[in-house]
Amino acid sequence: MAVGDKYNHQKIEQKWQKIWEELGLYKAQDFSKRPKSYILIEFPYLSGDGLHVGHGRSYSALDAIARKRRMQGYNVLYPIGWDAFGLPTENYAIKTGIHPIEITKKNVALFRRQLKSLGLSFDWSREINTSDPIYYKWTQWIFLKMFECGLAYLAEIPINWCPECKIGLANEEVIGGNCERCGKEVERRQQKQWMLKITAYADRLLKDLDGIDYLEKIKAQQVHWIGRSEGVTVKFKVKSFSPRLIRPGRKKSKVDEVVEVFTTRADTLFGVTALVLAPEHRLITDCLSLVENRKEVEEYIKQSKKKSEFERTELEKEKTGVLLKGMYVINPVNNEKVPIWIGDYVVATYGGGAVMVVPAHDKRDYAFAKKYGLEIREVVKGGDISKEAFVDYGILINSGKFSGLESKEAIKKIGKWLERHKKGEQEVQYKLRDWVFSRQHYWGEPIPLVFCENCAVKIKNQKSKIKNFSQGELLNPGWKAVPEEDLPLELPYVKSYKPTETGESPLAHISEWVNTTCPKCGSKAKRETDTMPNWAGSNWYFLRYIDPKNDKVLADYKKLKYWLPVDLYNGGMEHTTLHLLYSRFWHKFLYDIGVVPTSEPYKRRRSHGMVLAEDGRKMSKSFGNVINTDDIVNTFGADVFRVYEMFMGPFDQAIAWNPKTILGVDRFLAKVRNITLGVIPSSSTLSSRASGVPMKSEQASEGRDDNLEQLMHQTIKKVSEDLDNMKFNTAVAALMEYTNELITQYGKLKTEYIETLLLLLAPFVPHITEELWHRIHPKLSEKRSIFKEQWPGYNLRLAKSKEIELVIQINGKVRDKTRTNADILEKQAEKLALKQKKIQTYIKGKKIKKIIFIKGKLINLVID
RNA sequence: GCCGGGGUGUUGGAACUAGGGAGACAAUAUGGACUUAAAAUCCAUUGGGCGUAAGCCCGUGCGGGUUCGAAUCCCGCCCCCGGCACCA
Repeated sequence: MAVGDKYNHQKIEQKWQKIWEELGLYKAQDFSKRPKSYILIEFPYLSGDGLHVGHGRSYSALDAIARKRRMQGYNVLYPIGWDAFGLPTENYAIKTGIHPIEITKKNVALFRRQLKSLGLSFDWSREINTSDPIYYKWTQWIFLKMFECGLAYLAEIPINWCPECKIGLANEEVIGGNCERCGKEVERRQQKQWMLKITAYADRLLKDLDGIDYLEKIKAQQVHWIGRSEGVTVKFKVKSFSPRLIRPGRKKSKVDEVVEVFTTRADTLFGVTALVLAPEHRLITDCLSLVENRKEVEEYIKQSKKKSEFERTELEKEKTGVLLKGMYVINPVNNEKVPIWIGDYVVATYGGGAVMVVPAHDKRDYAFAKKYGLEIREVVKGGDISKEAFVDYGILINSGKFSGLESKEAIKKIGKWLERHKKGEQEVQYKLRDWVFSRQHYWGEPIPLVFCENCAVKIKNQKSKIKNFSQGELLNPGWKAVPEEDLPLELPYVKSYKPTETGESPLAHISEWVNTTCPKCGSKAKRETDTMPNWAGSNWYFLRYIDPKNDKVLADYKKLKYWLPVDLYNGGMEHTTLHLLYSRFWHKFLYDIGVVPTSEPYKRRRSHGMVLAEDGRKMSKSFGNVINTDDIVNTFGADVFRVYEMFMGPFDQAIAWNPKTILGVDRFLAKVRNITLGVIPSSSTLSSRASGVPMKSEQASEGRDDNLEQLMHQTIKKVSEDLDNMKFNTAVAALMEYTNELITQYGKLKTEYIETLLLLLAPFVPHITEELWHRIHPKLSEKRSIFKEQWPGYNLRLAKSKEIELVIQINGKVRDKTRTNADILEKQAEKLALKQKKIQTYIKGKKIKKIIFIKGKLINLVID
C-alpha cells in the first residue's frame, strides 16, 4: 500500500482479520477488574439472502463504539449469534424440500462469513444459535418455570386460518384480511393455545420504564401498548320484563345477573341512556331465551362472527347494534331502567366486553344515539350537545347529589360511593393482552408438556392432595411438565413439515413421538405438539452470551452479576414494542425466581433507522432492489462500507442508499492513506513517492499557524462525544475536516497529528488504520495492534481558540467581523467595533442605545 | 382520532441540548489544470435576487408573538414519516 499503488483492500483486510482473530483481541473476560461494557445488537434472523446492508448499519456503528470503549480501557462484551427458528426458514424448507436444519447450517455459514468480512469485533467464542438443542434446552426450561408458577395456561382463542394453505397465520402474515402467501381470505377459527400471563407484569413493565434510558419514542410506544387506565367497574343489575325469571336448568334467578361495565368517566354515569354488549358477551348466550327478538339478535351475532377482525376494526366505521327486547338493566346511581343493546364495535376482551352509552359526552356514543334515536342527556356543562358530544371535563349537572362537582372530583366521589354501596369497584385496566405462545408449526422449540388423562381426573376429584401439584398443573388439569433432566425435548426429525389439515402442528403426525407416558403417574399420555413462537429464543439470548457453554444453569449467577445489565442495546424500531416487552417480561420473571440479578435487562436502548433502496422504497426481494454487503465489500472494501453506513445520515433515521456518496468516502480514506504515508519519513518504501500527493500546502492561510494542535484537541473532543451520543455522521464529518486541514497545512505536520488521526479513525476504519499504524511504526510487532493503544485524550484549554473572529452586529444583523483574541472584554470590544470603517458608516449620526456583548462571540450595537 | 418524530440549498444532511455568523461535511452540476484522449486527481464556483464593483436585500413549511437578536423559545395552522387505533 503506497501512494500510486492501487490499494488492495482485500489483501489487507484479510491479513488483519486473521491476525486479530489469532490474537483473540475481542475476547471479553469474565470478572476482569477493568470496567465492563456490554454492547448488544439484535442478532440477525437467518435467511438465505445473506447479510443486508441494513444489518451492516447498526453492526458497524455499534462496532465503532465497542472498539472505542476497548481503547478507553473497558472490558467489552460485543457478542453475536443466530435467531434461527421461525416461519421463513420453514416456508423455504417446504418450497425446496431441504430440511430446516440443513438450511440453517448453510445460512449460519453464509452470515458468519459475511459478518467476518466486515471486520466486526465480535467475540466469536460466545456464538449462539436458538435452534441448537443445547440452547433451547434453556428456552424450554424458562417456559417450564413459568408453567410451574402458574403463568402459562390453555385458552380457546380465535386464530387466523387460511383455508387454502391450511395453516394458522400470525397477525403479521395477514395482509388486508388475506393470506400473505396465497391471497385467500382468512377465516377466524377457535383453537386451544398456550398463553403466557404477561398481564400479571403489566404494572411493573410500565413503572420500571422510569428508571431506564430508552429513546423517548420507544418508551411512548411501550406505555401505549400496555395501555393503563384507571376507572371504575360499575355493576348494572339485569331485569326482565318477562315473568319467566327462572331459566330452566339453572337455579339462579335472572335478577342476580349483573353486567359489569368499565368506565374512566364515572362522572357521566347519570347520562347513561343505554348499555352495549359485545356479541360474544356471556349474558347474551345465557339469557337468549328471555330475549323477545331472539331471531334478530341471533342473526346479528352470526353476521358479526363472519366478519374478520379486520372488517370489524378497519372497514366498519359506522357503528351498528341491535336492541335486546324484553330486558333492561338498572343504573346503580339513579335506579333508572336502561335498555341493553349488542354491537360489534364493542371489544369483547377489554373491560368486560360491555360499555355504557353516554351520548352527550362521548363521540361514538353520540353517533350511536343519533342513529338509533337514544336520549342524549347532558350531565357535564360546557358544550353544546345539540351539535356534538362534549367530551372535556366540566361541572356536573342533572347528577343528583353530585351536581355541581367538577368532573375530576366527581370521578373520585362517585367511585367511592359505588364502592361503599357495593355497586362498583375502582379498578385499573390494561390494553395489554396475554401472550399467545403456541404455534402450529414445525420449526420451533417443542413445548415440553405432556397431557395425562389420569392426572386430570385426579386433580378434578382429589382436592385434598392439592399440595402435590404445581400451580401450573392445577391451572391446567392433566398437563405435566417434562422433567428437567429430560430437557432438551428435542425437535424430532420429520420428512414433512407441512401443517396438517386440522391445523395441528406437523409434530402431531408422529405417533411414536406424541404417545408417551406421564412423568408423574406413568399412565399413557400425549405430548403437546405445538411449538413456541419465534420470540421465545430471542427473549433471553443476551443472557446466554454471558455463559454460552454452561450445561448446569442457563448462565452462572456470578457471571450474570458481573455483566448485567446490558449497557447499550441497539436494534430496529420494529422490535420496540413486542420484542422489548416480551423480553423485559421474561427477565422480570427470571429475576423473581432468583435466576438473574437485575429486574431490567437493558440499561439503554437505541434504535437505528432502516436503510432503504436507492428508489426510496423498502429493500425487498420482490422489488429486486436489495443490496448485499458482499457487493460493496468486494468493490470498495469493508472500511469504506463501514464509514459510508455511518456517514450517510443520522443513525436513527431511515435513509436511502446512495452509491454516489460512497465515492466521497472512498476519496476520504484515500486522502488519509496519502497523507499518512507521505509525511512520515521512516516509511522507507515510499518516501520517494511522497510527492505524489499534490497539496495546496505551500500557501497555508495566514494566522492559522499553530491552530493545528487546537483543531486536534477539538476533533478528539468532538469524535469522542459524538460516538458516545451515537452521532456517527458528524463524527465522520469532523474527521474529514481534520484530515482536510492536515492536507492544507501539509508542511507543518507533527507525527502526533497523524497518530491522532489514525487512533480516532480506528473504530470506524479498523483495517486501514491498523495497516497505516504499522507503516508509521515499522518496528512494531504485528501483535501490537492499534486497538491496544489508548484512546486519545484532549485538553480543554488547548481545544479552546486563542483567537476568534468577533462578530459585530448592528440591531442584531451581522455587519462586520474582525479577528481578535478570544478573551477580549466588553470595553475593548466596543472600542474595536467602533473603529471599523464599515461600522462607522452605519452609526454615523445615530445614537447607540444599548450594547450587548457575548464573550468570545459577538458584540451587538443597538441604535435607533 | 391518539401518541412519537420531522419539514433547512439541486440531493443526504450540519447548526436545535442552553436563542447569537444559516448551509459544516459530503454528493451533484458547471468551468479550468493535467492527459493524445478518457478515467483518476487537483483548483474554482455551486440558496435566490440586485449590482461593473464594494456591497445590499431576501431566505430554514405557513401566519403571528416574545427578544437587541429566532432555524432554535411561545401560540395557531398546513404537510410528511413512523407507531397505535371502536380500549369505553
